[in-house]
Amino acid sequence: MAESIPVQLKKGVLELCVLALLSKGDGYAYDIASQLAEGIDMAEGTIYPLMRRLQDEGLVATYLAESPSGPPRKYYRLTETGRASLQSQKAEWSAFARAVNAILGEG
Amino acid sequence: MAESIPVQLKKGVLELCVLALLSKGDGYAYDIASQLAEGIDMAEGTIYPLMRRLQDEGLVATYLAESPSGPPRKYYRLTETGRASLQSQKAEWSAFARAVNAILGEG
DNA sequence: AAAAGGTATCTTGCGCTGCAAGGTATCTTG
DNA sequence: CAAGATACCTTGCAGCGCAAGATACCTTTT
Repeated sequence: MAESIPVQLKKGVLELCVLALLSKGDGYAYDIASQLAEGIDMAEGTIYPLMRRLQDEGLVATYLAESPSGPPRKYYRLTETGRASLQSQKAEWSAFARAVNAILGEG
Repeated sequence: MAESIPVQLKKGVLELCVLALLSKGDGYAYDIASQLAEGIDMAEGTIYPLMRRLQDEGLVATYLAESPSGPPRKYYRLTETGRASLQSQKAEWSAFARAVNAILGEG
């Protein structure tokens, strides 16, 4: 039982958010980190290992592009796999949030 | 910026749920773990260090009581500090969930 | 032209915590 | 008495977010 909500959920929230942002358009790590730092508390140092992981898992692909001001940026683009993963992780998040709210609500 | 949502949030979901359950009445570890295993995916081995931590932080107090069937149980009761912490953690959870949903929703 | 500061990448070492697995003890049931 | 549920706890491992720092590019200030 349980089983429906995988352990990865807790560690997967950031991953989910990154995928969600990328679904709106390609982006580079520094910018993604900045956006997430506003809503959620995220340090910059966290993003690079994360993006590496996403790439290793085949959820994103990368390409380089020049920056109007600063060093070249490494852009990330969602792959088909990434898009699918986003959908399922979204569902997992909803289920998790519902479960937590249920526990809190019964109080 | 950010700052409102502490890092502890991610690790604090389980803690929050435990506190919420205890706010409904005293409980013992094994039972709490069972309840949480249903809604959230939680292993039994996780609960004991967690309860120890809560106790060290002064959020819960303990007392022993016999069981109608089985070994004696160590019951946990919310302290005043624990109740206060529950409230603030609840608020943090709400803010966090809202932030995540905002990111997902914009997609 | 040198210094300063923002942009952008990445690495290293650390600490926390959830997990799997196993261990012990109690009590009930067959 | 053996089997199994209940209930406690410990140990070792692995993942991941974080702080801090290194590197490098480019613009702006002095």
